[in-house]
Amino acid sequence: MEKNEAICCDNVEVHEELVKIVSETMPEETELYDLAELFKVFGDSTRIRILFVLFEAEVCVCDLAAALHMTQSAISHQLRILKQNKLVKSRREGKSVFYSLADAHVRTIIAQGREHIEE
Amino acid sequence: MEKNEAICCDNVEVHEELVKIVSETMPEETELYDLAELFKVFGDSTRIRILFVLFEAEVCVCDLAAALHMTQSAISHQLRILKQNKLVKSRREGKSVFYSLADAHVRTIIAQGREHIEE
DNA sequence: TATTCATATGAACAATCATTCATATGTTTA
DNA sequence: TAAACATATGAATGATTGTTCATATGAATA
Repeated sequence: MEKNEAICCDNVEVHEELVKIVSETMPEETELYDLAELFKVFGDSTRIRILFVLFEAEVCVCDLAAALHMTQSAISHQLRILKQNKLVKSRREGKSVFYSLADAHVRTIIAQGREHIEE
Repeated sequence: MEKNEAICCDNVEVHEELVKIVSETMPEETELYDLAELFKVFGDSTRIRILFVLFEAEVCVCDLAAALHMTQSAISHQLRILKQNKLVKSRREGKSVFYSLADAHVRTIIAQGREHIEE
């Protein structure tokens, strides 16, 4: 064993207590990963703007693109990510595809985020 | 004007209605950016794990590193990001620096996220 | 005051990601 | 069925980001 092997913070007692608590309360690795994935989806202003539009109405792709002044392709790529993560759902009507919010948690999460940044 | 200039979705009436609603309800550009920035912070499993530890106790950097099996440097970099975004606060005690949650919204946001991924 | 411990930080690198461009798929209509 | 429209998607690219490594700062102690 090396001389400088980590003992870290000296207080072995507190340390082991902590490790025990953490191992008991920390969610599974896959849940942590899924959680981070979910918040990553909220972590882009284009997707946030799409969600704000969908707070107001069910909207087709090209109207989303027009309302946000972005290309159809860019919007479509982001809608795919939102849908994969079950934040929005879609419905085809003729040539158009209409998107809407899939989940009430979306509003809550964004509302809490807004509260936070307003201190 | 080009032949194929976008009229998009044909229904000019609905389109203008939408643009009006969006311009009225969409937050400022800077708020959208700040919101995305905030959620970006939650969008990394290392930072999520740090927050879960801090749900249980006030912890110094090296115990965090030990509990999460990561280097002190990696943890310290992530703590800086968490602190910049006011999700954690810190307190120096001798050589150690103790971190704790800064804000009640953190728990709410993560709780909502967990509810969402559990469908 | 020199050493040791705890933490912070800059640079570098690999990985991830949002947008663009070109094109494909699916639907309606002439 | 051919053309036009709405949407989806693969590849490429520039930008962002998490970790590592080396080192700096700050505090206690011998």
